[in-house]
Amino acid sequence: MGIAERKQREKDSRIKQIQDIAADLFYRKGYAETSLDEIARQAEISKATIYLYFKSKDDLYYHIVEPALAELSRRLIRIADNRTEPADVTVKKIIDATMEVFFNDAGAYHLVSSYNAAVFKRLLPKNRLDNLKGLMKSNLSQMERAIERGVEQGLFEKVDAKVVSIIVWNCFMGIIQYQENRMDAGRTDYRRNTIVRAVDLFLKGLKKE
Amino acid sequence: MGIAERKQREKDSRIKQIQDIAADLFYRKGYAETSLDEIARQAEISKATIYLYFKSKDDLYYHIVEPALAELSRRLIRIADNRTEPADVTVKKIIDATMEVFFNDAGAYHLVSSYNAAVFKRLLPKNRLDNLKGLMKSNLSQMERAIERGVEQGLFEKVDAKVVSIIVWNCFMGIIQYQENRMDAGRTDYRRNTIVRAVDLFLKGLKKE
Amino acid sequence: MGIAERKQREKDSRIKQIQDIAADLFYRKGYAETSLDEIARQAEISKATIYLYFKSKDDLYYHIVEPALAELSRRLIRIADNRTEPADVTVKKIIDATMEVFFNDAGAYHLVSSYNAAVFKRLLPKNRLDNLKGLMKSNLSQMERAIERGVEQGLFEKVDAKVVSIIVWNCFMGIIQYQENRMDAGRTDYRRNTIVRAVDLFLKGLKKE
Amino acid sequence: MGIAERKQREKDSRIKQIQDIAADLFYRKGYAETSLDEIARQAEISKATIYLYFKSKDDLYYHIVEPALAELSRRLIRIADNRTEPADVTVKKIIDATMEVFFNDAGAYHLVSSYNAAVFKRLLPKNRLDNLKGLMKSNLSQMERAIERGVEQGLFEKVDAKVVSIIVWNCFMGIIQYQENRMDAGRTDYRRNTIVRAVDLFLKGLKKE
DNA sequence: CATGAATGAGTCTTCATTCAT
DNA sequence: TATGAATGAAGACTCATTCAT
Repeated sequence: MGIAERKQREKDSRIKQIQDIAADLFYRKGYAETSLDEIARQAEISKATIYLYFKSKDDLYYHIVEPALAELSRRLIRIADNRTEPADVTVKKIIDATMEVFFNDAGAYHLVSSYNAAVFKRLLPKNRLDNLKGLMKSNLSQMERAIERGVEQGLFEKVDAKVVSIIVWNCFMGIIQYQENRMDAGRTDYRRNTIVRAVDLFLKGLKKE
Repeated sequence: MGIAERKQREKDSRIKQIQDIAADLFYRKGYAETSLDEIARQAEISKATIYLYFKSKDDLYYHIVEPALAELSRRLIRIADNRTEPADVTVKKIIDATMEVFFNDAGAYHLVSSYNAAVFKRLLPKNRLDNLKGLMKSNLSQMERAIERGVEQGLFEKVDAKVVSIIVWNCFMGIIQYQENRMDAGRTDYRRNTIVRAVDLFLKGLKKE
Repeated sequence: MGIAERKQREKDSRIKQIQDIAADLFYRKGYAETSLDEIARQAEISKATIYLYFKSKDDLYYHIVEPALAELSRRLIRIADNRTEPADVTVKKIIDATMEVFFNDAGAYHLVSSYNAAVFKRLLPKNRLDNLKGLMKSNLSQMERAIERGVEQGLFEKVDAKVVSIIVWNCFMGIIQYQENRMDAGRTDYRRNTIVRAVDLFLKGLKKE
Repeated sequence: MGIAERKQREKDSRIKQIQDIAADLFYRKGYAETSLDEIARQAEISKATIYLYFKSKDDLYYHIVEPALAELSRRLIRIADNRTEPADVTVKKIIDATMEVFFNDAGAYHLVSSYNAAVFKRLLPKNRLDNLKGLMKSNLSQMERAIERGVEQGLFEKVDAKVVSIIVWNCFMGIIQYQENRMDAGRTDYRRNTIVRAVDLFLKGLKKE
């Protein structure tokens, strides 16, 4: 038992290690410009070893993106399910949870923000694509639900919850991207503060006087 | 002379045509996944012909991104230079001008939004990279100046103009990206309306009561 | 005109050269064990050059097998169409024509004899496979027609023309194979004589007393 | 002792099982296109286990081909050794015995018919190659001896026994191949009848009037 | 100017083989 | 004895780039 378990743990961590390195490279250089050679070199394994764990380059890619997105999706649903909380608190919680995922599982999750649909479409089979689509849609929906509730609660002005949720969500994404895309590496990381400030501005704009 | 002129005009339009097609492909498929073969095929010229006008693939790339960014930069400077106008009007004008460039020179300009710094860094020599960096910074600065003026004019609350300009600018970018990255092609284009709505929200949040 | 023509001729001969070398290797080593590297090396061109003329390894393969088989098919039909000639003469002519194709376009045609259907099936798309099937069937049919005629003419005993044509045709194939598969290279080539002798034996066996 | 024996028997059957599966695959897909992975998967053992019993892929291959060929060789010698029997009966017996091996040990024996010398040469070391060569030669020789005897017995016309034995033997092989290579799977198996019919034709052609 | 042809370098992927357990 | 894991070597295929015409 003990041995089998240890083996399994070693195998898992090996997989995790490959995924982490790959996630980082995919994120920094893009899918096409990341070669399995480089992933293998950084992981100090042979290229063939990657194929022990993943059927292909895009299989590897999918198994990086999907779990991160799924985890976030679960969290946001749980947060938005609380229907008694004031909506502005819920909005903040959604943003906080998303930030946490971003900042902890950076390599993995950033893919979600930096990858564009056309790439996914060429890469993934329909069922996998549909799965990702569903997860992304779900995340946005939780924000929408929170804003709708704010309107119902009389906290927010009468706004189109769908449009506003797109705005808030993508403002968040835009700021993340901005920091990532700064040409000067090593600069201070403004993300957290900037995002918090952005949410405050938004909520102020949304609130009824 | 007349002949030389015509030739020059033909040459210019040939170059423009290559750039337009390339811009569109780079934008839709990404730099690495766009081949010169495909550009040549769509432009109905031979691949070698591209090399008559551009030294390399990334030279072509640069000559698509740079002019678009430079043009935008010039416009925004002109807009922000008007120091008497109410700041909220200026902010709107900046956003409008940027939208206009986006929506007219889509292929070209979207590169700016969809490309990440690491890619640029690998692709471009230092001087070109610095040039792009400067242009991007300049664009953000015009927003910053407008917001600063709003504070000075007593229109806006006392805010960190730098942070707020990052927020506004990237909210804009985020929404553009979102529309581009939607997995379901052929959907309604929410961009313009959503962005206008976002700016209103922001300005409402910024304004002194 | 002259230049274009010369170019075309050069191109054709380049293609022919690649096909000849490939045919020889495919034949001697088998499809899977022949690498494009080796073909390129022997043709003194780069591997990529092969892809200028053929879409893939199996496209190259098909364009070697198909024309040889098609040419033979045309010839045999012409021979078997002569309905007045004594059948034994026609049978001999069919064998002679087939030998001629074998011995002149050895590399190419032997593929037909040495390749087994399972390989073709994995390699070729349905329409190409069907085309080859049709050609092979046609060749056998011409032999069948000749033997049927022999029976009608009262030259041959009453035999099942289908079975006998399979016998004659494959006896021929078997002898070709035998010579090719001899383990000791450089031996005398018995093929032609042996085949002629075989046909005589057969016809003697077939003839009415 | 009992245990050791059982172990030995288990080992033998394990080996036999690997060989049977491998023989089938080699035969159906060709040597190069059959992977040890697939053999292992079908045998429900690990790939490494194959290496416990066989030094390499071609060692496995050899140990499939050689025993089948050796067994056939022994049988044919025994048949041809009967010097009193009418030669036409002996020829039929040789063909019958060969058919029996083919149809019972199909996977294994077909290799002999479907594999070409060049492949063997690349695969096998000289001594093994020589062994196979010897066995094949021996098989052909038995046919030759039978035909010689037929001439001596005054049963057959004066023919070159060597040439005629090549003809008969390869007619047989050709018919086997033909059936195997038929592009339309699932068709009726004509082999046995066709071969019997072929031998009759031959013998009729050979016999003195 | 324009291009068809050629290619070197690189990419993903497969597979026979080895080895520690 | 049996195997899961690892890998070096090789193979098909692509593509930016060069060059003779």
